[in-house]
Amino acid sequence: MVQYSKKIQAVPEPTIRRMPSYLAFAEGLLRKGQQFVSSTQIANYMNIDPTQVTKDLSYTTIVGKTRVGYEVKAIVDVLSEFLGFSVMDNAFLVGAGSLGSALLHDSGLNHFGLKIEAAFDINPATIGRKINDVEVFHIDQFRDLAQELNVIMGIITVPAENAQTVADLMVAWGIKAIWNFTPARIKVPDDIIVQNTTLYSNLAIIFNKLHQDKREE
Amino acid sequence: MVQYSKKIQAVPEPTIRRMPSYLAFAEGLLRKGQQFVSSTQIANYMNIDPTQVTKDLSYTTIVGKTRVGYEVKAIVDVLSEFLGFSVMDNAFLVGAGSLGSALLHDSGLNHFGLKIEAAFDINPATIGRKINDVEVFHIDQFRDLAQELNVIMGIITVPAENAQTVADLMVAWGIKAIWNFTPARIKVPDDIIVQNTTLYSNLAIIFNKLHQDKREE
DNA sequence: AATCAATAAAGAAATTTTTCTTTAATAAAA
DNA sequence: TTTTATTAAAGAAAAATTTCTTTATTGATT
Repeated sequence: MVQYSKKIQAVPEPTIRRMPSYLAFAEGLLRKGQQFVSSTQIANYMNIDPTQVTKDLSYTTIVGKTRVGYEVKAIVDVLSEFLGFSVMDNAFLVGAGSLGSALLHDSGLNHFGLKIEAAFDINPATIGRKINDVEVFHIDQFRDLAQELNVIMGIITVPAENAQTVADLMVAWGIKAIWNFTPARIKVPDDIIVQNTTLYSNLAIIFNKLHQDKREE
Repeated sequence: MVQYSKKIQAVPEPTIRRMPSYLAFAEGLLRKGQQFVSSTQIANYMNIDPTQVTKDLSYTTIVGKTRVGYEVKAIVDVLSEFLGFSVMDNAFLVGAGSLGSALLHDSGLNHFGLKIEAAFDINPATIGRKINDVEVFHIDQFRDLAQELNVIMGIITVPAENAQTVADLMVAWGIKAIWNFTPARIKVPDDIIVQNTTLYSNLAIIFNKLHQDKREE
């Protein structure tokens, strides 16, 4: 009886995935000056069941008022705090190729609590360059800089076949969480947090639905 | 009794999400010259249950051989076909800001069957520029170019508050699928395929686990 | 003041997804 | 040739997630 992933997770992952959208919606309402919002309104916006919304929000300290709804400002404040968007964490990115430099260009990460302090690569052509104000170093310098800059997250954007090597180095360097953008799955000690994000999975889902439509025609 | 999403979907979405990783693993084995691979090996690589792998692969035409496993080449061929990675589809991207230009820089999309033919924006500073060989046009030119270039997918990378407007325009232009990178949820007719991809949701999941660790300490 | 309608919240049921169990096949070993 | 061990596959059970139902609250309406 092997346990493949020890989920001692209070908040379901689908819930956390929906929360940033609740937040975005509430921020919009706040800008428009709306003070309260009901689960029905949020659900209508999200195309989901209203009880799903109340269940999701019940994981936070937000409480609604009968016949009134939730306070918009409370949703904004509590959710950004809850999702960790209001505290800035430092990260290093390894692999300043196409996807890596893509992420470096996205200043949205900054707004959501992630600061990429430096990037690393082995390609002499990119080392020394600055991408969107983030300097690219040789990967050998990771250790020293990680200690210096209090970095807790490593972002992997190298080719899939090198993902494990980079992960091993990150673990050795004392990183706490790894955001893995390659389709490769990495092996790390139990206390290291790994989040796999494969953009191309989303593409696969779209293609699958497109093909399904063709089948139904 | 309202139906919030008509899932007449044969293949479960979690299955499709795992498949690109199976593919990446199989491609690696193929390069190393390995001819067969067992569900146990794949499962070990993925950190999941072996029966999950067999179930997932059973949705395709791939069949395994008892005591031998699956043919690596079959996995590569069938999965890339199944996931739609072997046929090229054309897309337009609207919003050539940080995330948008980030995606334009990622040539990985090309390898997975998506060709971004053109980008659109309303910012005069970016219109006329080329990002990674993709030209940025004024959004008013979308309709003509979409017809001309046989584009079936629209990628939304504008600020969240403009997502619905862009979606409406895309639908009016006859797009079949929308890849929405904003946390905003968009409303479109039932026959339009929408895939929401919020990078920051993944960030939220990592932060949640990091904070959970703190709670347990 | 009484009634009505909209809502949050809690719990139950249904659905979906994952994990476990059993069976049958077959390559390798004895 | 027989036995053993490994594996895919199918089905059952368990777990997780979503949807439905009920209850209680309360602002709005009559």
